Amino acid sequence: MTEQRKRHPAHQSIAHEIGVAIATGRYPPGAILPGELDLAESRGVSRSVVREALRMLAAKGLIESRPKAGTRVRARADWNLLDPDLLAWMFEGEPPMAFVESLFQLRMIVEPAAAELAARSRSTRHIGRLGHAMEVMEEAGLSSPEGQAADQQFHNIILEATGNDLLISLSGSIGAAVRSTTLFKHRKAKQLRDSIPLHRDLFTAITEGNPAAARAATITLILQAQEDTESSLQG
Amino acid sequence: MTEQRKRHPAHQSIAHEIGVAIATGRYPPGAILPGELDLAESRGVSRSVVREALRMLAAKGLIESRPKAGTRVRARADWNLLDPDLLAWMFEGEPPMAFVESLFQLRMIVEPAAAELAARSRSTRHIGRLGHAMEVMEEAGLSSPEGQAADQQFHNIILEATGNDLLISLSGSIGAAVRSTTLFKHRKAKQLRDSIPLHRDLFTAITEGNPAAARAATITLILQAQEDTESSLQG
DNA sequence: CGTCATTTATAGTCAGACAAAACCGTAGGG
DNA sequence: CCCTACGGTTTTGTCTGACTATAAATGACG
Repeated sequence: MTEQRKRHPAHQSIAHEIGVAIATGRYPPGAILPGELDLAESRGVSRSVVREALRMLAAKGLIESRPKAGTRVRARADWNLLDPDLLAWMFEGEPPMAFVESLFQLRMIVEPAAAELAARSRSTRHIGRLGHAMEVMEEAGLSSPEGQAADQQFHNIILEATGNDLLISLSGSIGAAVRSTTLFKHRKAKQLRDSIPLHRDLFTAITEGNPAAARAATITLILQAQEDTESSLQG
Repeated sequence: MTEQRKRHPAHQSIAHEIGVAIATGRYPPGAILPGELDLAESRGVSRSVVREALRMLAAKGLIESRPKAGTRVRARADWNLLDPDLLAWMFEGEPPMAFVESLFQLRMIVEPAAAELAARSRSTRHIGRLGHAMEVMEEAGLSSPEGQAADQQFHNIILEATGNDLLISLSGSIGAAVRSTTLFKHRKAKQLRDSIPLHRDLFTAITEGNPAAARAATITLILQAQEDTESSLQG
């Protein structure tokens, strides 16, 4: 028994499969992918399932269908790169170095500002949850699954504390990507520097309501992650 | 002949219709929307079309379907708020004040940083295109459709000049929302202050490769837009 | 009163058919 | 010789109707 952790409906699996193929460049922009009937037959599902999967990809800006013309991969500029699913799909292959850099550049823009906001408008409830995540990280360590989950949550709570819905949504997207880069780092089996003290600095800054310190701590945190990731990519 | 601007397939129209209903709160998070058969019958289309529309909404994180349980609107935190379509849908009603504020807060975080980057890494090609957009704006004025299009393009080119794919994708999203807020401002028929001189300041800063000036000009620009929008919302 | 089997409503999947659109090669005219 | 107009043909778009799988709700039983 293979312990199928989650029973995805078929259209979801197909969307994932084709989505990864597009995101990793097997179907480059401009390419026309096989007809619906071919796709259905080759995956052993019905045409309806394939069509629903294609609609999902179209909703993310990946493809564009027209009668007789077929289904074409749209230009990368039209892709919804901030979509969490798409972001995850891109990391299923070896993501291009440039893309990883873009990601860190975005984090460097958004997260320090978010930390600043969070330090201003955090509630006691947020502080409590942050503290809890902090404890879990310190006890379980960042190499354990639960520690990593707490890490994710830690950053999500910060964005949540900003009270800005759009930033919260970004949280989901960036979180998906960070989770992927983390997997990536561990694939290459380097021992990483311990980022827990930096997390604690950030936690303290937010608790004390010190925006400048929160910004500084976040910048340090991201820089370290970036260095670790890039050294992994080269090794 | 009514010049039907674009012949949308049916599933797209249905997705738009249901999407707007959800985004504007007619189906609040947690609500269960009518069964697929009901939806199909009430809109006069087949169940396949409805299902494809629902898959599109699911791809944007709006809904979640399970057999017997029906299709439920997911929590707002799960929505893909940065999706350009969804963003546009939210502005089809009267967007909540808090949401407009979130949008400007995000712009205030992203766009100054982007302008800074653009001032560093712009190419002569970008400068040329920016200059062209600038001219169109100055000749046509910001109240004309072509002037507004040039305005959109102006900001898109800046983000493009950053060379960061994720920021470019954000450009599409923010652009969609800004276009909506612009419509919004004009609905309320106030005369807005002329932002063309500010645009020219920004253009000059980027052309000269002056990151600090580019950042400052962008901040001024956004602040003015925010004030105009908020005064419109109150009037 | 709680646990487990049964019922049953709903999404999920399938098959086959027809409609509509638009690309492409061809034929006709300038 | 080129350009235009026209069909034919391929592919997505839509419809229909049926069956399956799932899980919520219900009722029986300990």
